[in-house]
Amino acid sequence: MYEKKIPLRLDCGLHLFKELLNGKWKLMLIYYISAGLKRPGELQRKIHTADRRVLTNQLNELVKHGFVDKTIYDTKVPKVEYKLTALGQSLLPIILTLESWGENNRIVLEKALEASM
Amino acid sequence: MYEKKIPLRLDCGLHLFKELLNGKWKLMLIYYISAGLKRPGELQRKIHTADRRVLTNQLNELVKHGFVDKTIYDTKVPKVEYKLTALGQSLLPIILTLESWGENNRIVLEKALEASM
DNA sequence: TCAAGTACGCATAAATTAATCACTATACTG
DNA sequence: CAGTATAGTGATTAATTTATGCGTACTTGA
Repeated sequence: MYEKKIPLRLDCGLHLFKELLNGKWKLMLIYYISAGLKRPGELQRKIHTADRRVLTNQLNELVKHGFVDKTIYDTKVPKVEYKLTALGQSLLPIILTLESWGENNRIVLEKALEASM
Repeated sequence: MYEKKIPLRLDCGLHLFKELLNGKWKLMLIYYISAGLKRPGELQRKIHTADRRVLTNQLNELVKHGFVDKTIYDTKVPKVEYKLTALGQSLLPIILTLESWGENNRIVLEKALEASM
């Protein structure tokens, strides 16, 4: 990974969340894993706009940080499965809240984004 | 601002949220404005670890995107006040949820961050 | 009149995150 | 045996975000 040069701010919950879950696909990955997509290939096909390596990185970080468990099966054809830890599951209500906030305000939010370009 | 080269993903609420509110201080600014800190100087003194120009930028974006209203008073000594729009207020429950998630899991989250360095 | 306070902003550098290039390795399927 | 699928990695570049250098302009108070 990259070694941080600016000291982290850990003094408030908002920054803890941001520091750990800011990755472009992390929350989406957690959501899809909770929805039953366990294997890297499934997740990559689901999120096909993201490059495979990017997803791999994000998944690795989620594992490293304890949101997701990774099981590597020792089969002839490689097989890997992800599942959420308790910590990962604790994010589900947040994910649903953020998602529905975005959808409920989609029209005005899209307008805001347009305006800023 | 900076002109984006990679097309935005607007297809899910999570990305709408992220695209608009990912700034390092945005949620914190919204929170403090809701708590009664209206003026730039007050906010800057509260968040003294962030540079003035950075906060100004984040505030400008919050205004541009419709989360915050900015009133410029035409007094001899410059005076500016911010307040939340309805859209900005709709974020308060989310902010409180994120903050308390972070605080409730602080111990394990800090351990996760340590482990990753 | 000088210091300190109000507020803002462009241009650039630095830091961080995301995307891509170029690969390895094994095993089915037809 | 060629094609496709499984899963992955190290190195590099590009994109984006955050921080900083250097200014402006006005006012109040000592």
